[in-house]
Amino acid sequence: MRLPLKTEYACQVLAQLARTYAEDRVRQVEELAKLEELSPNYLVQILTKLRQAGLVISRRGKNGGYLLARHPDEISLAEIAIAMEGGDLIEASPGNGGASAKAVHDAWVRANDALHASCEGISLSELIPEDSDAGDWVI
Amino acid sequence: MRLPLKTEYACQVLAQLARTYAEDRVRQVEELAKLEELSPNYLVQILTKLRQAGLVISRRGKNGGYLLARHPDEISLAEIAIAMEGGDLIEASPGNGGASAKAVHDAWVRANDALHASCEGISLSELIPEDSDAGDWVI
DNA sequence: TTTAAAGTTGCGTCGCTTACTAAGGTATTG
DNA sequence: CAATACCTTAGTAAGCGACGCAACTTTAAA
Repeated sequence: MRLPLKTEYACQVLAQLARTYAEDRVRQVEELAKLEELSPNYLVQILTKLRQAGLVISRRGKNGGYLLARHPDEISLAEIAIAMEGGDLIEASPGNGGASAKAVHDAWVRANDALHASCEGISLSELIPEDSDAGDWVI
Repeated sequence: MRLPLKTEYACQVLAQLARTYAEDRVRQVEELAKLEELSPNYLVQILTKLRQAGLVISRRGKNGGYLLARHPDEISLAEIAIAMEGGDLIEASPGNGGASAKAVHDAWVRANDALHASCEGISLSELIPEDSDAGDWVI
């Protein structure tokens, strides 16, 4: 199964916002789109969903923009994916009435639960690069 | 993300074959399709993939049909899904070149690995109902 | 108070994938 | 050789994903 691009994009833009979480300033769509190489028009729709889910805060009007709603440690991959896609991480069909349909569905629900637990353990702060001053250099 | 129907169907038909694994007989597409309420023509394509992946064995010609290639304990959800979809369970895009693209990709690869481990722990034998003689009945 | 910068919303749409149908080919058995 | 059942491939209709666009609203600054 393929991970939707919009979910990946959401992770990218949130990771970008996480980089400046310490400084308390808003970032504009144009800047975010350029840094993450995304279409600004599409990014707007993604940010809207993230706002509705309470993951980012927006300020309108001149000098407006977006900022993270919580500390990056408190935002997980699971939460991001569910914010973008709704429902479950792995969405299996209700079942078609076949003899083994229910058992199969139950099995995938278990798989979903396991994935959910794992994704709750991966936070946004793991997606931001090391402090750039401590960059890698060899003598 | 949605689990493809063909993967669910594959699980169903394999579960059906698992029920008669002890007896050493082939099952025909028509019968399997009826029991699992699937389109016979579509089921054929699914069974072909499962055969190419080495999960089932087919016998052609008159009195032909399908049977499981291995013991149900030895076939996992992970193997089934990969047989049907190829590659990984969670397929994330290579990355678009954005500043956080690589970090995001790596995170989802970790999620995929975790899911893979979980799905290897769910075997076909867990999808077949209890022996029908020991059915649930109350006095 | 005016103006322009920025987010908000909804519609449109192009292209690809999925789920499925159909038809002709091939192997096996009696 | 004829009947049966699997094998293969081509085709298709509907749905969805990934955008683009345009009109509207809000707000800071001049």
